[in-house]
Amino acid sequence: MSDDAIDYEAPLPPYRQIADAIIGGINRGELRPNRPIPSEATMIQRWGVARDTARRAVRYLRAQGYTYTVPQRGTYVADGSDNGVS
Amino acid sequence: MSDDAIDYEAPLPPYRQIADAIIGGINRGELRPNRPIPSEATMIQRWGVARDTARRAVRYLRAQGYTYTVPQRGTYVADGSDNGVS
DNA sequence: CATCATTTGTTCGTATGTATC
DNA sequence: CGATACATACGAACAAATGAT
Repeated sequence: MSDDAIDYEAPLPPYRQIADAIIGGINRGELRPNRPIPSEATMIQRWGVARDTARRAVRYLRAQGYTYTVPQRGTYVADGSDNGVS
Repeated sequence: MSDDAIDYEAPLPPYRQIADAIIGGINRGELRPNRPIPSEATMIQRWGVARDTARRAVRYLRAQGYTYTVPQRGTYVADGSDNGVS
């Protein structure tokens, strides 16, 4: 997560900028498989965005297969195969 | 009970990690039918968790059919072949 | 008999996460 | 952004029953 600033003038919407920052962290190995990504509250504070925006970023990451969410627990970096969490 | 370390950032909540450790002990025969599993106080010491977490683990084991609890006495490994695993 | 240690039962409060509206 | 709900975890305190001394 190299940058902490959101560019509201950029073509890429804020939630995608955050998602890309997370993806960058995953690709650099800073965020490892089955480890939690920053919580919604952390994203809200770190990037100064609304909860909706943080949630959009999480939903996007999940839709792209980068992460998986465990209800009442957190969102974690996917490890390629299907997680076996019950 | 091979492992006595709790991973608080794991997708599986602490009480489930403890429960799984107990189940492992049962399946390996270290904890035998009608013999007591570790007391709440022991779990607290061994895994360094709060009593609430230890109790959740016990409640889970009981709900899954692995153990039965005798009030003011302890929790014991259930006999019979039913593991409660569906 | 009384005392003590052990163990589970119960209830209060605080905190962090996600889920939903 | 707010408010609410739910699951989880930690901490503390007290109650009640059991078993050993």
